[in-house]
Amino acid sequence: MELDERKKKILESIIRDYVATAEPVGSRAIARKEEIHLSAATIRNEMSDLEQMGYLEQPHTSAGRIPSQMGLRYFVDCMMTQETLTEQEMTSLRNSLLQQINNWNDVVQEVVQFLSRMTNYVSFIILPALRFEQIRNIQLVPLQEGLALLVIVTDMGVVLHQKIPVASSITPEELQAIAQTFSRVLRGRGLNSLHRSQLEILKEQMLKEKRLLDSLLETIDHLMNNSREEKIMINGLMNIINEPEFKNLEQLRSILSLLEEQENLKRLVPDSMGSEVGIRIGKENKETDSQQFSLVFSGLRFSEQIGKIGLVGPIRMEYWKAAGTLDSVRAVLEDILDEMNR
Amino acid sequence: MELDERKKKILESIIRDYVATAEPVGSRAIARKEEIHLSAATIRNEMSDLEQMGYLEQPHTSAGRIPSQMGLRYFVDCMMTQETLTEQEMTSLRNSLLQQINNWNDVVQEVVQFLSRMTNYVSFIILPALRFEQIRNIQLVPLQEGLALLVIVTDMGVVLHQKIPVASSITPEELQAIAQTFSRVLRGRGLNSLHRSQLEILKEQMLKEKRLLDSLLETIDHLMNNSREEKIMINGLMNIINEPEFKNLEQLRSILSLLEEQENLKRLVPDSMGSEVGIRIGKENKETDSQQFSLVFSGLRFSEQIGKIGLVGPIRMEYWKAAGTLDSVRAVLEDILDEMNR
DNA sequence: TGTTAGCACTCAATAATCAAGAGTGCTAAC
DNA sequence: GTTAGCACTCTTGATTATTGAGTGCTAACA
Repeated sequence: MELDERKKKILESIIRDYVATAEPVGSRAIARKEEIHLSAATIRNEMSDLEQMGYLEQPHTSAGRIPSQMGLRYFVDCMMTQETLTEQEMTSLRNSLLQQINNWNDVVQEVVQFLSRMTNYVSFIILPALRFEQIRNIQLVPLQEGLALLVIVTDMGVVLHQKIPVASSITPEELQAIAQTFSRVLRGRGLNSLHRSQLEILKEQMLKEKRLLDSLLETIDHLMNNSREEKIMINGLMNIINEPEFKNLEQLRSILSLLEEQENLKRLVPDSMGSEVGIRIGKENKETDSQQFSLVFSGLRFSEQIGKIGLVGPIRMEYWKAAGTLDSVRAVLEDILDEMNR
Repeated sequence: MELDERKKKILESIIRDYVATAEPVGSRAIARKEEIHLSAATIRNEMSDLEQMGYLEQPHTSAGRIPSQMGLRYFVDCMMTQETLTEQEMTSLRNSLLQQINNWNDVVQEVVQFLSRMTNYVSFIILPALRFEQIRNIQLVPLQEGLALLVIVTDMGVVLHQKIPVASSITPEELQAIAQTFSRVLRGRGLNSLHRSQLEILKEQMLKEKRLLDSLLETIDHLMNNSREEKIMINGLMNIINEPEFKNLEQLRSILSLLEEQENLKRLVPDSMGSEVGIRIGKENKETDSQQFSLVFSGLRFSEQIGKIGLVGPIRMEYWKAAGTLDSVRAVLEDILDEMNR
């Protein structure tokens, strides 16, 4: 269903006005705008048409019109151009991220902060479980009488560690020897591919410390399997308090507790998407709880991994700004993460 | 200023009633209670006295009374007994913490969750920067062409790591040798205590890799100095939405944004306290922003370190429960943390 | 045929008024 | 010292006007 130019212009005006004020917008408000030189009466006719077609709706008879979700969808699909960040803003962000390029956590933290600060919406990022199938190095560092630290470095450069008890009779040199044997046997593979013959080698090396073998194998296995959690960060939750649509405490609580729980967020965002920005407007979200807000999201690809990054805001959202900002930030972040994983 | 038994009883009744309902409580409501067998009129007289003395106040002429902050303070100081957790609850918590004793983060996370779930207030924990003055072991693990991972284990068993670039000509064996030399020279000390003569040893070892020396020293220094951040966790922020005193959006926003910022929290909690639970009621907090709520807190001592743990709630707080629960949880957590740090 | 001014009508939001109810303080009796 | 009784106060909630923004329709105009 195509709209003629004039209707488009009016629809856009209404949307921009409504997004800015959160109030139904009347014909006179539109007539006052410079870019439109029509009388209020004419606009009323057009608005009536647009309502008929489903792009606008009226909260009640004597109020102005607000864009329907279908109207917003039309706008987003057919009329909107994203407002990306300026070159300047992007390099500024990039520089500020480069400052803490050695700390993965800080980079991501800063990105979500940046996103929610720029847009005043709730920002989130979901990073995939880091993949590390293979062991690169194993160390056993004596800490004190009867206690050592097991340190594993994986092929992705991830460091796992855990304290484990050892017999107090064991010497640092023995520990080192054991770790070296483990390293040698396990390098380039995971525990699963450990063969009986290799186990024999380990056993032999550890004649004196039978119990330590079990404990080590168990700990290594545990670390390799349980450390690959997804990482989720949310920022700017408080931003939604300012949105007038959530002045209703009941709603506010429902949405805050929805977003507070990271599991919910994971369910909210569709997966399997490319780098284009996706938009879910209100009812387009699957679960009823999430149908009171909109979601702007994008895939995040870096060194063969896929994460998600996005924004949550009211249905009356500045989609052009949200989508543009998100896309710019995604690009910068992907670069940086690639850089970090070399 | 001592109160006679009857006044105390009435004051307590009013406080408990007010804390439960958030409504001013009238003389008849008190008269109805079983434990008090006095007529409403008598109670009115007593209440009038208590108001005169400053323990109660009246929102307006024909409303009931509410306890003043001075009244709450008196109650907390002179009348209240803490409601600690039951033995059962404590062992249940302890067991659940022991399950994840290998992950420091998870333990703390679970504790704040437990606290806010039990009390319905906002819980927080501030852990001190981990002290690690001394290096115990240094590793250089080759990751790929031109890139290695530097891993440092400190005396507290903390593991620091960072990727660093190396010449692609360098062999794994050389890397290991370099790391061993570093380990040997630096073991048991920090970078600060590195002497010129020791630097010479390192230089010699690294004839082939002059640039690596600088890069390594710099990275080690950086890691040792910048990794000792305080750790703050907050949980149950959403709990305060339910408190009727914060139904006013303006206040809600002010308090949420105060607590959202971890720096603010750090400033809020007084330091240098022992293990007894401290209580700050409303205006007793220093900064005006924080005078609209109460704070229940305690020091957290484990293996020679000092952290803080506490709860934030409305002035109309169940201090007896908050203080008791906090104290029990603190005790359990201290045990566990001691255990973890052996 | 498309545009616009004019006007009656609608309906939410705000203000104003009123009644009900909870609570107090005071007085007089027990 | 305690209590019943009563007049008085003040919030709360409901009800009713009032206001004003906005529409839809009609008729006139270009």
